[in-house]
Amino acid sequence: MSDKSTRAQIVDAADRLFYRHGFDHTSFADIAGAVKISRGNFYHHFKAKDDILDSVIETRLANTRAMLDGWENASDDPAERIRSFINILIMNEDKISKYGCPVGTLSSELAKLNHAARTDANGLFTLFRTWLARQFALLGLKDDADRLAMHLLARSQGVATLTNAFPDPAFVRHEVEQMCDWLDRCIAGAKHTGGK
Amino acid sequence: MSDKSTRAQIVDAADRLFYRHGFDHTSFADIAGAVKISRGNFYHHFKAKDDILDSVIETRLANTRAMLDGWENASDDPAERIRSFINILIMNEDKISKYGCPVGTLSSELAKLNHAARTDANGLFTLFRTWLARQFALLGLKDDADRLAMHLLARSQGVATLTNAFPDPAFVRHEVEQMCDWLDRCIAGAKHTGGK
DNA sequence: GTCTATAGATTGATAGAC
DNA sequence: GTCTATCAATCTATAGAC
Repeated sequence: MSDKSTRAQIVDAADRLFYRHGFDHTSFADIAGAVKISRGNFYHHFKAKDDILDSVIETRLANTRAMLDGWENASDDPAERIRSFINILIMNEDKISKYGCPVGTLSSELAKLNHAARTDANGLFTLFRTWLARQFALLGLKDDADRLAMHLLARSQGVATLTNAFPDPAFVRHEVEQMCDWLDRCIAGAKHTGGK
Repeated sequence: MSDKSTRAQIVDAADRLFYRHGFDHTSFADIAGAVKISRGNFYHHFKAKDDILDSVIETRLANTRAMLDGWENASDDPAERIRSFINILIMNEDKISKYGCPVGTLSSELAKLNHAARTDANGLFTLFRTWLARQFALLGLKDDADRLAMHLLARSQGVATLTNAFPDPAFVRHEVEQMCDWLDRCIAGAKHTGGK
């Protein structure tokens, strides 16, 4: 077998540690300890710490694309697809209450660090943004699609941030319900003007 | 003059640097450089880095209380007070687009660091939360006051996070308008059930 | 109250044996 | 491909002169 396994293990451990403790705060020693290799062996697979971050972001982008494709294949109804997005808050509630949203917290940290990979990390947001906008367009809300996508992304981010500060399943459940109600009203509004 | 001036300068510089680059990423050397004192002189005023963080949080708590008192004194209308809160997003748009919300980003970072001051930092959220809830109660929405406060806090946090990732004045303006509309609908709903 | 000098630990990164 | 040994830089923190 090639070195793919070790490299994948490094990226996997880094992904988890960056999420849980932040990129800057995670040291090579931390990652090496998790994978159980020596620090020296590291540089056979990656030239620098930033290269690991790049790989982690690439992995997250690929995983996110796969998740969005999965939702797209799971239902023909754009509203149902959007509800899949909204429900991440409940599916991942445990992790979010402990570590926040992996997309939002990485984006915020890299912004503060003024890190070169900041734009790449924001690509994770863009992935959700364009996917959501496409679903809204399919619902007949083409003119407002991006605006609605940004609105829903913001709502989701805000709930994640506050759940991280004040873990409370009832709060999450209520906010998710409110987002679903909002979605229904959007669709109802689209049908009224759709016949024009 | 006592040492108050230097100490205040340290807290002031730390406050700014913690906000701009994060707590963990800001070193004593960074703060010392900003205040233009030597690193050694530091420990005459603070025993450890964590003590500076505590002072920064205390300062932010005091400043936030003063701001909330100011809004309370500026208007007798709770709705107008709440709009003062919503409008921070526009007032501080420049800083938010660069560094995010000072409350949310500190809360997220300390959560990842599993830092002892995490609870104190979340007190900043609590300050807004209870203040907003009181305003909603004054509007006749006593039963849902905390829920509405959390909802508005979440909306605000989400807009801040996304503005940090995608700076766009039009997005902020539109979301602020939506929040004000939402507030008006809350008040209209309260008046309907208020006569009961 | 402020400084210089320095300790002791940890960081990211390199060199070279196996 | 993995290891040990090590470097240079940086970090928090301390000691002691002025």
